[in-house]
Amino acid sequence: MPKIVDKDAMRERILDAAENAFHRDGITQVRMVDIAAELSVAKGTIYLYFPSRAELIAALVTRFFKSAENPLAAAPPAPSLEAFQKMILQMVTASSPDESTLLRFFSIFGAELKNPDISTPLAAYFDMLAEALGAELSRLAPNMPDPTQTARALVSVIDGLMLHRGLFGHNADIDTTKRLITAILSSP
Amino acid sequence: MPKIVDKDAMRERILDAAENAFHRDGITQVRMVDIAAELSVAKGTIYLYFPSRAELIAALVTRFFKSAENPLAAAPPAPSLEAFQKMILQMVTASSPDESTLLRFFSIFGAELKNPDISTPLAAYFDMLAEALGAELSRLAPNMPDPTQTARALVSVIDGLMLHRGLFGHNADIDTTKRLITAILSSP
DNA sequence: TCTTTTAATGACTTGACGGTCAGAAAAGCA
DNA sequence: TGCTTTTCTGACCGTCAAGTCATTAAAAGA
Repeated sequence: MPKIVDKDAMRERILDAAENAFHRDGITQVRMVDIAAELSVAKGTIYLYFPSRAELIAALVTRFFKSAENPLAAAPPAPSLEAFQKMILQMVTASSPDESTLLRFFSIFGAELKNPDISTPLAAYFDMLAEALGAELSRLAPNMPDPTQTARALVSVIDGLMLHRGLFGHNADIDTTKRLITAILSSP
Repeated sequence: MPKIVDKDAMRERILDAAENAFHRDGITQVRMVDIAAELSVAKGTIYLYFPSRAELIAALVTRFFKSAENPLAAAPPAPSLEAFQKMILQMVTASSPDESTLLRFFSIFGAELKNPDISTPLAAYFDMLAEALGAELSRLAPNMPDPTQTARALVSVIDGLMLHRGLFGHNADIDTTKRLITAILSSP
């Protein structure tokens, strides 16, 4: 007899709305009413699903890193160093800045980077990426001096390229980026 | 006969206090009273020097980029590509994370990256850096395919390395970083 | 259709913070 | 020491957004 809604789905919809609004207008500019409006519901509804703004934001952080699984795992292992280079290049240039999870994350949580709740999972995410890259590197370029270190540095480099691409709309043309990545990934 | 204070010096002291507080506690956490307390003055005093919180922040942004002049201009022009590589390496690894102007900037204004008041001068700063790097590159490595593009990409790369170094205390060891930079800066 | 239970609403409350300003204090000259 | 001008102070005000809750709406079985 009662009205029933899918609570989990509604939570997700609220998180989606919040994420969009934060990304579009900046986390400090977005009020609870704005998130509600984004969903065409009343403010009170938000509070049926999240006890406070802070907890909503915490849930958003959690979700970010749950979804941010290893993008390398999805793709089939690269058959050669050349193919691997190409894949990295894709990673940097393929996604339009607005789709970039990382940029989205920065634009929302940039100011909270000193907050361990934010920086710890972020650091873990980059380490995970580096580990996966390092394993591929060892396999594909056995002569590479220090694959673990190289992979971690490569992650920093990729992040820098993506960030600038996203933030400043700067598109180092594909050729240049390719040349850079090739240079880095070629055994000395 | 009147009490006289150095207005400009006081403005600087207020900006210093604000910058420290923002850096330490996060810009959203810091209230006007907190900035005043940092200086052991009353809140009203701040308003004798800045008409509003927004203008204080704007002044801080301006100051950031006034002080962040071209770090390349300071150093004498590199006599060789090798020397240039060494200088870039210094740039990435020398300053301790906490002294890094750029990291300080990010930790304060990270969330405001979508705000043109913030992103415009930041983009201009990176472009200025890229231009300077590009000029040096053209001079030192005439064979380099597209020095302008390469320089801009190099700036992204350097920023990525510095950011990760600062944010995650990750120190790609000097050798690895050196190898990366050498690889990028060697004509193909 | 009526009834019951859950879900949604939005006017209202509360507290916090930016900004003001009348009065107090400080400085320095006569 | 008094006098004048500048500077500082902090209680107060207004606004605005988070969070509450009495009331209304929606769903669906009897």
